[in-house]
Amino acid sequence: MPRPSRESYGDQKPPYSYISLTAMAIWSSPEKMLPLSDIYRFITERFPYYRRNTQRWQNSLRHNLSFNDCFIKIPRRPDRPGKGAYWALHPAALDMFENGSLLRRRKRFKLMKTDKDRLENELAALANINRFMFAPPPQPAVPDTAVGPHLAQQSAPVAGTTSQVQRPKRSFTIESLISPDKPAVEAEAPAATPPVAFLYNPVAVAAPAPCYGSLVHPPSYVHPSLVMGLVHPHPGFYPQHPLEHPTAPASNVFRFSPTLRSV
DNA sequence: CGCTAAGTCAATG
DNA sequence: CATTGACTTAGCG
Repeated sequence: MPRPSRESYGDQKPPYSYISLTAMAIWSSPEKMLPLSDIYRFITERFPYYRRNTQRWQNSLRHNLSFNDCFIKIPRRPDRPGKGAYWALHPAALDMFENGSLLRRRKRFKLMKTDKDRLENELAALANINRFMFAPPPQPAVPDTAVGPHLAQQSAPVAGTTSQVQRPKRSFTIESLISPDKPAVEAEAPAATPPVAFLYNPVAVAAPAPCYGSLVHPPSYVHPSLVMGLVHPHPGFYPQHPLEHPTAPASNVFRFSPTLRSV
């Protein structure tokens, strides 16, 4: 028999749009981002209705991911091999259900072209940064056992940690990061310490100005968009489920960085 | 009822 | 898996 306290609509279609279902899945995850397969799993596990006609609704779901600006595609880190990319919620879209309906929003969430372009650039840069940080070490002279993407480990998020990473020989400028396919001038400026080296390092990411308010405790979790410098967390508020608190004003959750216009 | 968000089908990369 | 378009369906004010 169906469990009472669980979200169960039996074989009936749940009163949620694909967008809200997807948002739930993404938001329920610890990292606030999921690969497509996990989104599928989330939905099929709790809503038996979606255990059938999978071809149909999964196609529609994919259409939604691509079509709606509220979903952003985060490039998969090389040290996390797997199928597709990760999908996350655009931080400015967390209040998109403010009308209370999970069936139909009042307005579509659409980014202005200028914002879309910037996002595109940041994601491209992220992809390059990933390549940079998790690139295979250049032929270690000593057979070291512990060489590799140990950065990925969540332990010891200390800024100094990143200095141990072995960098491939290439210049490291913002320019080269933004342009994915530019073959990087070799043997150039002595590779300035890249601030981006702190990516995925919660403490380091949280620290740089401008942070709004005072960050007493560094957040234990950093959203991928945060990592891209799009937003800064408001201490104490970040992990909240927007779908469980549809009426909660989004302003309590985020402050936006100057580079991201609130839409 | 009208507007437009959401869902479907499907070609294409 | 991801993107896109053309078209239908249906929620909400």
